[in-house]
Amino acid sequence: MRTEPARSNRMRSESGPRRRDREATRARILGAAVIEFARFGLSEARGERIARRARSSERMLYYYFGSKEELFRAALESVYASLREAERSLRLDEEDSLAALERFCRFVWRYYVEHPEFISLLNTENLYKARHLRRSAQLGELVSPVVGLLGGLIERGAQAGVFRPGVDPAQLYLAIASQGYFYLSNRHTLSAVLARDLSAPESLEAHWRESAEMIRRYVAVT
Amino acid sequence: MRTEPARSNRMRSESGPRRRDREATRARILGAAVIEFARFGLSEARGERIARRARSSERMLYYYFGSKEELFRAALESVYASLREAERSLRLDEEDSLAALERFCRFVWRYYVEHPEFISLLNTENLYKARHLRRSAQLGELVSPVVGLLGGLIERGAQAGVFRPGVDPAQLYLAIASQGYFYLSNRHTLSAVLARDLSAPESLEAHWRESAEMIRRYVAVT
Amino acid sequence: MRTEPARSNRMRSESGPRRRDREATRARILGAAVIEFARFGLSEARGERIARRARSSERMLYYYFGSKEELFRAALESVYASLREAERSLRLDEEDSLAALERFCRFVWRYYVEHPEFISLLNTENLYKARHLRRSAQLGELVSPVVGLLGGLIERGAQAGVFRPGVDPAQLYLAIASQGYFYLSNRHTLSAVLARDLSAPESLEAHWRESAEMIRRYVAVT
Amino acid sequence: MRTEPARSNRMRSESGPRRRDREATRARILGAAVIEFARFGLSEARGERIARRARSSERMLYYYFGSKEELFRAALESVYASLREAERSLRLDEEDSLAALERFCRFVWRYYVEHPEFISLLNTENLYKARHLRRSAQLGELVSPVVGLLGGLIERGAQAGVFRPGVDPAQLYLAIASQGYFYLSNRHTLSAVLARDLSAPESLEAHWRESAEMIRRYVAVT
DNA sequence: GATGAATGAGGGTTCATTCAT
DNA sequence: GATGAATGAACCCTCATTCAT
Repeated sequence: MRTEPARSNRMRSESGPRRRDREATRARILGAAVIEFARFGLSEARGERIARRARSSERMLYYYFGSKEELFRAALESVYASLREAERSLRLDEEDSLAALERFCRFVWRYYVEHPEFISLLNTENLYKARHLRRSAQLGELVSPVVGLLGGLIERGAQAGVFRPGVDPAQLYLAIASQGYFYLSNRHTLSAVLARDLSAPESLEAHWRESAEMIRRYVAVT
Repeated sequence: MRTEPARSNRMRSESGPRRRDREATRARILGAAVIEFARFGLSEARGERIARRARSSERMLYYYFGSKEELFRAALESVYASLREAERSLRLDEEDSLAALERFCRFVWRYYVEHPEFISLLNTENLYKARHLRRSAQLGELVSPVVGLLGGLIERGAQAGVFRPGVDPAQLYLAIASQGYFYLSNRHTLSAVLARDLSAPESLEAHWRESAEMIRRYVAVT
Repeated sequence: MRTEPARSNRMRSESGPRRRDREATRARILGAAVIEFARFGLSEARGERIARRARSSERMLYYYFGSKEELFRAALESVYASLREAERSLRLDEEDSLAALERFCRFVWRYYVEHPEFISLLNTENLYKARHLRRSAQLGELVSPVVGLLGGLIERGAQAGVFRPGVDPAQLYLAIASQGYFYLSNRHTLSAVLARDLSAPESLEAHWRESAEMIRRYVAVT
Repeated sequence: MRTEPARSNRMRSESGPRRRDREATRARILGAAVIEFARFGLSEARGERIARRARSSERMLYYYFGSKEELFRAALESVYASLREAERSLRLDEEDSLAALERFCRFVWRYYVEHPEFISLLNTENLYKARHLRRSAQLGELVSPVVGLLGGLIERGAQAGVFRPGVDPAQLYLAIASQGYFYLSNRHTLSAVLARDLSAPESLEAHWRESAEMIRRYVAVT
């Protein structure tokens, strides 16, 4: 086991948020921006609230990000990066392809449940027809690698005779994402219209079960 | 019982056209509001643009609707009402249940395609956690009757031995809606991230085909 | 002699600045803007000070003029219009051409003395290379009619044998304007550099006398 | 006589280049400031642009000059110093006094043409009623020596019988400066209002010719 | 019933300037 | 001596909304 080289105090003192620490300040602002934009959308988000939550000043938002829209873009990139980070730990190479597929679904849906800010930011960005995303320099790094992962799984499942051949991994991914995203994103209006609380754990679990079943039937043989 | 005071001829003869003018102005404002809110969301929508598009004045917005939020609520109710109106013409009583199911899917999806304002307004309202919808007096009238329609279809299909038993119509409805709504609502970010144009007709048609197939497999026997 | 038709009280009550009086409010703002821009230039002028001086609100500046630059343009047009208004009363048709010429000089110079805001606004506008003036819709109406007046005078003087022939009225006008404008516009730095107070009445009068003499010699025969 | 304390070799060898670097940086900043203030006036001038043009940092502006206003004062002193420097090479001791006078005019006017920053900075300073100039420690050194030069010329010309007696050199200087300064400073508004381009070379030359003629007639006998 | 004038509040942004290293 | 991070104070402008006629 490797011993970590002792870091200098200067770089990593745990004495709370230091002044004059570029990266730390920037990160606090970005984190606060994600929360604010997720809660209020782009135009109703308030610079002052972001600054306060970041224990910084409104002036600093502009110092680090230049404008509200640029900050929004950074927040958007940040939630995509977090998703990619989470996806990196995902492995689908177990024997049982059907089990692996369900695990994949659950992974995606759990991520959505645990990261409502992801859904909210994406909805906001879609209202703007992805204007900010298209300006992003990191666009290339945003492409999901899990579609490839899913492709491998489909192939293995097909060879094992558990999955039918010819399933498009991108389509499958969209189907899985749809089932999680739509439900969570629209549960407020749906709850009002259907007159039942879609946020209740039992409603959620029922939805995941049925969704998993649908996905299974979509790829399983016969 | 109160007797209505007799109206003078003068008033009576004028009330018709006047009322019609009133209603026409109100309707123009409402239509303009739907477009504006769909395009820009609630807080970025501009009263001035709504007034101009409605060939009316900003003052009239307040005259007829009281406030911006009330106008938004009216717009929201209006798009729900339009959906209900469209659904009213839907019949699923043909012999072939599988064909009827696909027709239903296509109906829902086509409606989404042809009414992007519906999706946009719902997204906006979900950002506000359905705050305006919950305040709506018409909530009851908003509940979709098509879930019932779908229930009937499922039953008939099950009796005919084409559908498996135990399918929940609400779940099925959600699944169908998901497949249409998510794709259309998120196509801008998805197009950017997947680096391909999801708005292209061939992409759309492929998506509808696969979605219909998935829905079919979800309910069909074995 | 014509009797003025009695104006309705409504149009011309002398009861101080009325509320809801479009033209009056607009005029007060414009007047305040002229003063402020003359004192501080464009960018150092403060909307709040203009509003206060106009006994109105900052909001109204934008209601009537749209932006600070537009307000500046209006102020600029206004000082030009005032000059033209003053020039309208000018007559140069007396017998003695030399006396008429001197009267003309004195008129121009007195106007500059009595309207420092004219000089200041023009200096500011020249800093911006006449950007606002070129955008003015009234540019045509701004052309000075006095050059024509001066042309007539020169011709009459030449025919009377008092003026030499071939004097260009535009050049003459520039020369006269220069002698007044430069002295007044630059008296602050000149006073500091020459270590004497050019604003003192005797300095001024000496300057006007010498300037008039120079202009006279410029056009007089031999 | 005081003996200089012997400097250590180390200090002596470094102080030269160092001091030169210091002076060079200071000079670059000052030069950049002159350009910026001339272009934009005092309040619209941007520290960041000055720093960039000087290939230095905004921080250094404050390091060397203390504040924006101090920097402006330094810039002002600098343009005056440049004028004095140019004037130092001027000689008016030729035989022909009329020719010398015209040469003087041309010198002044050429200087204005070639140094628009001089005119612009002076206009700006006059907007502030010479506030910065009055605070200048170098005020004494700013007084133009050319008025004296002109005085000598007038005297010689008068003795030679070419100039009339009693011409005040300061008045003459003002007249000459006026004719150059006003035209150049106000050519933008004048061009707009007169609808002809006063910056065109032929317009300029015509103006110089007539101005020289006017000055000549002002001092020449009969 | 309809209109134009008026308004208070606050939002994003920028600027000159100063810590802290 | 020089640098990058930080800051407080405003400034222009806009928005939803309400008087007053």
